[in-house]
Amino acid sequence: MDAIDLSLVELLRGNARLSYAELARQVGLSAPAVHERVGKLEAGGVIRSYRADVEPEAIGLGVTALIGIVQDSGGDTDDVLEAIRGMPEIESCYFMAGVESFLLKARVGTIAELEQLILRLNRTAGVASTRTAVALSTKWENRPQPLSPS
Amino acid sequence: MDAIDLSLVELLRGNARLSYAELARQVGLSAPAVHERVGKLEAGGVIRSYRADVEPEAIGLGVTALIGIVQDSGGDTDDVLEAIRGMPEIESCYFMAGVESFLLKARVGTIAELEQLILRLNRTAGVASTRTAVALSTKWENRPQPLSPS
DNA sequence: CTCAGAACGTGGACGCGATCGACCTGAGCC
DNA sequence: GGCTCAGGTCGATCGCGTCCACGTTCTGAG
Repeated sequence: MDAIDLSLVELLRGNARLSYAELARQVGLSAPAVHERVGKLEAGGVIRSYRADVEPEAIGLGVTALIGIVQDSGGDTDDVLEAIRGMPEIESCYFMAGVESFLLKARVGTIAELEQLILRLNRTAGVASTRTAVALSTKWENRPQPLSPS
Repeated sequence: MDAIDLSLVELLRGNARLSYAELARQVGLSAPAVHERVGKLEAGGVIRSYRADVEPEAIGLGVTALIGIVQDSGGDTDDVLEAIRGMPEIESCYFMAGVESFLLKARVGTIAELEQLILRLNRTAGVASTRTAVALSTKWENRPQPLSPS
């Protein structure tokens, strides 16, 4: 993980569809060399995937909510986690310090669907309570920050 | 926005580096037709960008925190927003219903940097108070959910 | 009904990019 | 020195991206 790898990661965080030839020009190596480096970054787990960032409203996911989960005192964390994992509406899941064990980001089409999701969460074994906050608007999301060498 | 556009969006959400030729095979059109459709999806704002999803620890961003912002009663929301926008550590920003006007997702390298960030936020004009919760681990993030036609 | 035009597709052509193999170079080590 | 290995360049080949000319379908006007 040298400075060139870091540049490649930064370039691909900004635009995942850059060609190897273009990456090569940017970092001053040949295309095969870049191909090899990017392959190693993928194999080593540094680059996990390439995603198109899509306007959620355009695909019928206009409602964003953040949901905190308080666990039952006796509940098993892994069971709760697996139950949550099975709900496709939950786009992100963080395990937190604090009273709320998990913080979830969910996206659904309508408030009615959000209601159903919350009911399902409250019915889940190991979940003592939930706290939901609805996002009125998403100002930005997953903005890549400039990297400092490590 | 027909069923084919939806398939293209779904394919690119799963893997943003698919070639037009491959997309064409998947949806049963020719490569130029796919090229044209994807271009329109980009121009129309449905596809906003293509991003490499990178393991944060690998690039020195091992600390994730979620921060709620309570606004001053007299403060201007836009000013606060612009101040937040200027902080690169804030990867996501949601405008919320509830006491806390904003919910931020921040990533930094160390707890010390998080401390500095929180101090800077509290010092920001228009910010009455902040509430920070540190994520112990990220179970998953930005998982694309299967699309239903709209 | 017929016609014009728009929207959207296909197929061909051509240049560039992806990718493979052969070879080069410098560092580390006996 | 000479071996080995990591990591690069170069050159060749093949497939992809992209432009363009043309065909088809649909729609609305006369």
